[in-house]
Amino acid sequence: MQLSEQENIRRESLKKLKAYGIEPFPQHLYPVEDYAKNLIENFSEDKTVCIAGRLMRRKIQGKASFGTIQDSSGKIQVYFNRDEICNGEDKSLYNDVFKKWLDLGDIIGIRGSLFKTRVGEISILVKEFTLLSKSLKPLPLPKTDKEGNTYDAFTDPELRYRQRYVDLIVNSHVKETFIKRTQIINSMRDFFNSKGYHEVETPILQPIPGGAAARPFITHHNALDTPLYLRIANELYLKRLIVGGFDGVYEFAKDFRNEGMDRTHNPEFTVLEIYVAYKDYNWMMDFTESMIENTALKVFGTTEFTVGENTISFKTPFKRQSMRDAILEHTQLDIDGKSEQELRNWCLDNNIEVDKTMGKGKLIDEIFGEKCEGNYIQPTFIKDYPIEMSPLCKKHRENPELTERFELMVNGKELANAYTELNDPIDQRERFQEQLKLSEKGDDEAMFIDQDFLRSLEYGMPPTSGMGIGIDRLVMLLTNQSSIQEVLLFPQMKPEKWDSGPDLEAFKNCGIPEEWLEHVYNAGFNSVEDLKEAKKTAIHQKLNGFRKKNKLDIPALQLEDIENWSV
RNA sequence: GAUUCGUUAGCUCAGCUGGUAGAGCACAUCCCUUUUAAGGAUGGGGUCCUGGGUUCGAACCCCAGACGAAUCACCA
Repeated sequence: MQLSEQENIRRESLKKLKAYGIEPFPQHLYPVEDYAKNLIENFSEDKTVCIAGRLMRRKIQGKASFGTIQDSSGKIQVYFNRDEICNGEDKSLYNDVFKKWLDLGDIIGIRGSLFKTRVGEISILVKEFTLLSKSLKPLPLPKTDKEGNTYDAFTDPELRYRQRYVDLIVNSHVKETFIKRTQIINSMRDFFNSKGYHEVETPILQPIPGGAAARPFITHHNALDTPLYLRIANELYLKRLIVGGFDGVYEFAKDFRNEGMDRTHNPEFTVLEIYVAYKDYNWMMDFTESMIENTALKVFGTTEFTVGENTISFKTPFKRQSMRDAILEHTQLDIDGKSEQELRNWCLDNNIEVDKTMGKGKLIDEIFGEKCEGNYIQPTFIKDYPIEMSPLCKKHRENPELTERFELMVNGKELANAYTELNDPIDQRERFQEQLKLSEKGDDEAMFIDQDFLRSLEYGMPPTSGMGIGIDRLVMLLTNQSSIQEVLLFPQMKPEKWDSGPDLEAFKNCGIPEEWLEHVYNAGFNSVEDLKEAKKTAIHQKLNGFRKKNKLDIPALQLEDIENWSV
């Protein structure tokens, strides 16, 4: 790996610091007492402070310098004065250590006192500074002017996601989003706990990937010599716990689905699922809307959110509409009593793609997805889904073709999904068998039969309502982010390709002299194969050209030298 | 998977009709004792994504590929 000029300069500074007697990566703790944000908010003249953070700006003006220290709470200006730092005749601590060998990005500790500059900016007069960690790579440092315009912003999404640590250092709003994310989850957790519901952990490695229709990741357990799947949902485990006697259980779960990736899909994502005994889906609608409203108010102090071009209100109550009415409203089609063939014909007439594997439920789902879903900007519960597409949901109390299921639509997308849970084990077994038929018909999302889950239902599960909500998408809505990658600290990316560096040993084995090994690589020959492919004369010219350009203090190569190499 | 766009200095980006690779910041050296996006001066820094082709000459045109982004498709 070739270092840039700036990286070399920093490595030189590192050597000089060591030679001077300063350990650039010391072991000792640093007794931090203060934080930038707090010092600025509670300014008190001449207060003695001790702070640590990253040096983000440095402006040297002779015997005085200004800088900015960024810690976990924010930024504060620091003022270095030569004679404050160096009491005696020896001014090297300022002239050399601070001015020459410290770099932007270094982590330092500072003791000093608070004051305001002539311009009125709260600053720390540095009395003593300690290098706590040297930074060997230059940071991309954006600048912001008085009007708030940012220059040289570090915006390339690929670099930002791959090097989130850099993104977090230089783009303060990014950190803000992730702080909000944690607060949202905490507030939901508090809400559930205040109702007495129990947070649990269920298996991520599952022998049967159940509870949803999705393509799973598959792995293998060596000792058991059996396949295991990364969970696509935790529903069936949580319901087993309701059978076991918990009244309310919930889990913030990472689920994994082996499907496409785009700005709303990441292979692993976070879902909250909650199951409450003795409740139904009507109760769950009340519960869900009040949970969301509560989170909005606790974390953001408002129920009104700007999402892209829309303003969305999470003020309760949310609108409720049946699937039949939704489709009727947006297409004038009444799905009630229609046969599979009638629905399929309607789809064909209305440019909705269908195929043979689609049953009645799937067709209705397609119609809703194509013609209705996008219209629901304000939070709306769409309820009473066709039975075929809800194999874990109890039949509707008034219409056996439907189930007691709702989805919460916000900003034209599904946010949450909930049922009055199916607890009749005989019905459940039949529904699984229906799924099996669908799967034989070619639906690769149809579910497996989980025998143990059926056994648990046979012992009796109280009437229960369950709800799942996509945490990543909820955070996107509440923080006005348009891609899931912006709310995941480390979104999945294609593996990065790394230059493994020169195989100098291989060069050496070809008879290339010691003093040339590194230069052969730096001149552009990455491997012995490269040398073999090139003409001897070309190698000769290229290497001597490299020698001349870099003013290398080694003898020029003769063509015979290269002919003697075994390349 | 399809389409479109992109890849030039550490960062953000210019680069005309094909004719000597540029700017700002960052970096280095020097000057400056309270600055405010960058005080002043000077300087170093490039595999123009890769490989072919066209051409007297390619960052630029053509072909192939790599990587990325956006849109679409897929996606309970």
